[in-house]
Amino acid sequence: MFKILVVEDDRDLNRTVCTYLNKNGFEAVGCLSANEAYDTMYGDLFDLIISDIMMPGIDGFAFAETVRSLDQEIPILFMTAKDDFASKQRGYRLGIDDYLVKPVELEELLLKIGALLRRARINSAKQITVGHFSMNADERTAVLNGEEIPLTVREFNLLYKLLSYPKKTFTRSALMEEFWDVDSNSGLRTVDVYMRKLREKLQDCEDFEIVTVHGLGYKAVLK
Amino acid sequence: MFKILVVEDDRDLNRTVCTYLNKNGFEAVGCLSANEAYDTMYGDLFDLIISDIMMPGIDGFAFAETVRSLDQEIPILFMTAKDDFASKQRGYRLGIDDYLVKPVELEELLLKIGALLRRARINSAKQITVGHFSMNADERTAVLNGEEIPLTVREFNLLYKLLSYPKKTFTRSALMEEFWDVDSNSGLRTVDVYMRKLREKLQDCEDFEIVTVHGLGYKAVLK
DNA sequence: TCCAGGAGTTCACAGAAAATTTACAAATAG
DNA sequence: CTATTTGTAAATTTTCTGTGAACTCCTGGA
Repeated sequence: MFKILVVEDDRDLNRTVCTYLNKNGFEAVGCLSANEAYDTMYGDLFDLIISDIMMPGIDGFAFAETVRSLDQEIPILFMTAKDDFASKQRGYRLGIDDYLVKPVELEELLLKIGALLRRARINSAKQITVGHFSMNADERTAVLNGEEIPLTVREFNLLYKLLSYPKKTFTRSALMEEFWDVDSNSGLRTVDVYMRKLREKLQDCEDFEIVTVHGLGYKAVLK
Repeated sequence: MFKILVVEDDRDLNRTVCTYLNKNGFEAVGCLSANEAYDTMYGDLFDLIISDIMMPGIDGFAFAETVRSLDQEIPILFMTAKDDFASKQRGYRLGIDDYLVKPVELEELLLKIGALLRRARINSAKQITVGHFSMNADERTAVLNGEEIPLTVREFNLLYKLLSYPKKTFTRSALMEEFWDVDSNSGLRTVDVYMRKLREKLQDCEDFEIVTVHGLGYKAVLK
């Protein structure tokens, strides 16, 4: 489920957009100001940001600039009444991804969100299939040669991540950061132990393997 | 220099767009039909595609679908007179990235191109290719003539650095500073040993070589 | 509440891989 | 020709990984 942050000081519009997005399979959170958005983002990770420009306090430009400086990747979409070229140019220069002029057609907003999420390469696939092996993120199941392989939560997360980006090398610390609590000071050996468990459970899999990248970490390689 | 393919059957508009893009730092190539575009793409690599929808012969939808099936990454931008929601939806479903309704403001087109190229570049694998040799920083792999060459972390880092700035000479101390711990008191011979190892592993490479700059250091030189 | 069992983590150490040093030969500049 | 720099193989040291086992933590059921 993708999380979308909606920053818009007009309460009605904010609610309208959020409701519409929620009805269409997203998890939308509304904020009425940039400051509120900062707080919200602090406690939660979002996949996309929709922001107004003209808002009391910090405006959309400053907000986008700050967000971009912290995160190069997250798609930012301006939704504003300002239809002048200078504003558009300023927005795009700050690194926004799209610019919608109010009144916004919600259906079109949905299309643009879809395109941006796809382009941002956020993994939307709930199902990963590699030869005779497949994983389903909703059901949290892994099936090899028609037989289900029981995986614990951590095992599932790790394998799912590796297979989402086959060939890409992940460092231990990157994996730890993603799947372990920040303050959990688990030793770096922990990841190794999980890789070992996965390899053991996947020893009959002939479609891919978990490869050690000496000095760095691990990657999944399709055979 | 980014290459942009413009597929538009209206000769005047095609020329206008291409000329404008060329004036603004791009290398634009115009095609009057999808078939012509296929031929053009066959012989050249493009960074972005701008396409009309209504064209004689193969239309923009079919064209986009074919392109997407061959290349998941290249940004595709529709530039069309069709302003109905169904067409937009169909386009986005095929995997296009943006949809501009004619008449198109060229300045705005430029902004959108910039945003799409930036986004595509963020996601593009950090890859270096020199003739029949290539390195991929995400995968940490080096491939020569279709065969993977195993490189250790240090070897990879050094070679990647040299090839990132071909012809530029790197002193031993500069390389040491970048890839070794500050407090690592490795002898100066160390770099030499790595260069030798790289040369050995790359002895079949006919596209570049590691050259000693006597009294200074090393550099990669394309043949 | 206590217990059982699974999940998660830590640890130690052998074996593997990589990094570094060393010593000397070869090449180069002046 | 000499002083300096570089190439190279081999020896040595360091670091990293695989692995089994022990330990801790959590959760659900009796």
